[in-house]
Amino acid sequence: MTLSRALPNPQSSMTSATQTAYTAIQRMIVTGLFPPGQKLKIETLKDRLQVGASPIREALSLLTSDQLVERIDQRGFRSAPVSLENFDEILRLRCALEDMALRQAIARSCPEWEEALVLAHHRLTRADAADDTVFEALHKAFHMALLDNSASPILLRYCSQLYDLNVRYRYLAGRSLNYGRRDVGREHREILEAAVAGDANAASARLLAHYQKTGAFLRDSGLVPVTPDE
Amino acid sequence: MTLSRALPNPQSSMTSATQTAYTAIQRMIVTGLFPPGQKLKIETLKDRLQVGASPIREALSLLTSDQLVERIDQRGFRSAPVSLENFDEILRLRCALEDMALRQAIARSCPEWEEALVLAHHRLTRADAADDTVFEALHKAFHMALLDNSASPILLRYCSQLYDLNVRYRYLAGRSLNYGRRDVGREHREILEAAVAGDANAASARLLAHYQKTGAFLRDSGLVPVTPDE
DNA sequence: CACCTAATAAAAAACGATTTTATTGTTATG
DNA sequence: CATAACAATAAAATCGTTTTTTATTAGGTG
Repeated sequence: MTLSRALPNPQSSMTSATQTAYTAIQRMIVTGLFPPGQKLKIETLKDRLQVGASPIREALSLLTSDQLVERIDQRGFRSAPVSLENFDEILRLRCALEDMALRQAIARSCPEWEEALVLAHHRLTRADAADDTVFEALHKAFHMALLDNSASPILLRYCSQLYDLNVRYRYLAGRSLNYGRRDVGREHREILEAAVAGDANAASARLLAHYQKTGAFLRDSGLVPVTPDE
Repeated sequence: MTLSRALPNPQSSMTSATQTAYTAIQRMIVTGLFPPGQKLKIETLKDRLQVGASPIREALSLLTSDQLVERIDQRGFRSAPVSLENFDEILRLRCALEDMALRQAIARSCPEWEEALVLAHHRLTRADAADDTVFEALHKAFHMALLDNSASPILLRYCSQLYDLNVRYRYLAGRSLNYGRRDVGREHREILEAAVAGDANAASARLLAHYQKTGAFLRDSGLVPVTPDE
């Protein structure tokens, strides 16, 4: 047990500064703390996150690939713009790709996967809806668990990216409307049941309906509000 | 006309070092110069490409998102591994996504697109098959032109990524077999004709057959040969 | 003789400083 | 008075160096 260095870096052990920056900035953009089009100055982020310029830059590069950040030639980075077209494309792609992944997952169904699925769903139902951060994490965990068995890493990566892009629109539309009239819990349960039962058509239909319902919700209630330049 | 600075940096004006590094490394991996699993040392690349460590690092981060580079925790970067499963997934996804994009493109068909398509095809037929670099560029240009009209930037990005991943396997299998028995030129022409005619079913069927034929070719002739550790 | 441990070497990651590029505000000029 | 050139400022991009981590090798011990 080496007892060298007392407390050199702020972020806990075994986490790179790049990882820290990536996670932090990703969250700030997804949750709308950095609104669309917002200039992301290196120095500001540097001070805010207490890391050097290199990790910030690297994190921003990665987020560019995730479509959450836009890089402009020699003019730095900014939070990616939003638009109705973009929202629609994300919804369309998500439906197509998750349909694919879910069917593959069900086709390869096995006890381990079913158990993981049930577990993820249980945790979601137990989640405290008030605690935003953990609820969102568990919600994503459940949806990704549905697809995990597809054995298609690239496809899963795309689904994960699109999921996050969609969550961003949810935040932009305001946190309120999600927990309104709809019985989202029931929708999740019915998707789970179809998936575990091995009924690919039903599971896929329910999943897509789930997404499209949310999509319609967002479209109605003032999407793409203010788009400040700075 | 400012006549300050004689010749400070190697890369021509108006091109960032990051861009230079990204393009160079991407080519080296796709063409197989860096075999799968190859360690990509920052310092080596730094010396080779004549740029600092930061741009290299940034380029490698971007290539990680493109699935061409693998980042290992605190152990640096390496050229992404290859496998039969990976190859099959790329082929499957490519077929699904390009089918989608092509149908969208044809549904939105317009004279400008048709003209751009004919042009891209013409250039491909005129290309010197001996000059690898330009031929590959024109080949990709034609295939992307087919999809360009889909008005789905995210989908196009995915298709472009998957295209490059597939080209990598072509190079790994050896440049020889591509120009063997098959009449690839005819296949391209027939895809073009169906697309311009607005026949989505025929165009898609021909495009997918084109890809699957290439896929079978590669699968047969010794895919995934040596995978050196360094 | 094999295995564990400590010292050394190598590489990755991060930082701070420097250079280059864009932007803004000001002044001169048509 | 408007426009264009210039200067000053701010930020991005890049570089060289330092720090931290991992890999390697030599030495000691059961």
